[in-house]
Amino acid sequence: MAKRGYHHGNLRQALVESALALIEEKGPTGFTLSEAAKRAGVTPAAVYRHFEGREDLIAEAAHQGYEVFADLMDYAYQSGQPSALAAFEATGRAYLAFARKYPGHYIAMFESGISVNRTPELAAVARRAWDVLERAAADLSQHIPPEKRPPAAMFSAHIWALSHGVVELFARNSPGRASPFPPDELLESAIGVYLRGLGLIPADD
Amino acid sequence: MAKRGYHHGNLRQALVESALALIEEKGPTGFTLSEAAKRAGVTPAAVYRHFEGREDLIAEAAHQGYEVFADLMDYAYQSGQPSALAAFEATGRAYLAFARKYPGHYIAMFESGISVNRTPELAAVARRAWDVLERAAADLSQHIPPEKRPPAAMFSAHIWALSHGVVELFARNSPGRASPFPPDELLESAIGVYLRGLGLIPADD
DNA sequence: TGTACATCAGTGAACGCGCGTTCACTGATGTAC
DNA sequence: TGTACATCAGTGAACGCGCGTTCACTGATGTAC
Repeated sequence: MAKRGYHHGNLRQALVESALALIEEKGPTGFTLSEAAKRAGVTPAAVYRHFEGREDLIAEAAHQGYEVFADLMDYAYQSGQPSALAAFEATGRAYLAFARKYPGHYIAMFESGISVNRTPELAAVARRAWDVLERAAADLSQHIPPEKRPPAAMFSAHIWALSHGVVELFARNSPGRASPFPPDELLESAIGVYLRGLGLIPADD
Repeated sequence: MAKRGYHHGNLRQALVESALALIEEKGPTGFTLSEAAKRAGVTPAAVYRHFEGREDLIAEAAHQGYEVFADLMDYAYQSGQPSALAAFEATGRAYLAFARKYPGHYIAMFESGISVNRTPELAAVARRAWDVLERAAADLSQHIPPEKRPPAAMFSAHIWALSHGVVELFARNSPGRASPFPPDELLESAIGVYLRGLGLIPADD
């Protein structure tokens, strides 16, 4: 709340939040700059005081999302220490928790068509989130004999794909695609099977 | 090629194919009815001779996609018989092959916002595709002792989520998200680990 | 075979709409003296 | 404390655009006789 503007107070952030609410409600397609402005109680033209245009506003929403995402993942990772397994499982849960709690951000990040390489800053914060998952995977890999250890990047790519797939198919109120199981349970059980496959948790559990 | 129309020949199908090409090139957002018409060499108004409107055209594209998808999955399943494992692995490969070979269809099916419950016909053909995967999973489940056997619906949901995640994150020329590994290899290795976790393939392979 | 007629796929002009963006402006706020 | 001035966030009107959709039409094709 540091900076207060002349009229609105903090229009920049208000616009980001309007954008996120709209994206959450209507999908990335439904989002329009004009409606985001209206929701913030402001003329469309006012947006251009703070952003270069429509894309730039979405990119800022995605940026803030990656920031929160990376923080949550990192917090989860730390919270599981010193157990590599606990840390890893916590990051998996954090992924799903983020997608559920911040659907607007999630969509802006992964479904809006904004390239992660749009700006170096955006690429960096996305990289930071990804790195947490990869570190968690690498730590856990230490418990696998080297000769049957998959590359950490592959390990974490598997988990990321699984998490993303669960979110997209089952955690969204995807029109008409009813989830056969709660998404948490689905992701947790899948990761359980996967880790057993790597020999990281005992087979008869 | 049974039916030939008066002027164009088979405008209905030509429109579906224009739509698919556009969706593939520009994403579900980039698709417009007017441009699909132009591509088929026809006035926008002509579309209304064959479809109720924009949504209906996308839905038809999705429908045709599910049809091909279900066929491919079923063919893969059959081709692996009588080995439950071979059949299952073939369906996994078929999933990815479909996504790669028919990106327009895939996007229309999973990313266009068209509900699978839009019409009973669409729901039925989507169900058919899903059922193949579930049957393959159920067959394979027979080789797991009943007390540690996950429900077939969960098993197949895991695989579907994994496949979808790999497609969305790594198999698309997703702007700026370079795949660390070829998507085929990623999916195949993930499924390998997963099946090992279920005790369906030997641990030291 | 030839002619008159019926069909209906596709035309072309028009519509209302909301979009993203621009621009000269205004008036509330902050600052200098 | 009071006044004159500078700043600049947000206004309001306007723009050109392409969208999805409608409608009366036209003219190529198929059919009846």
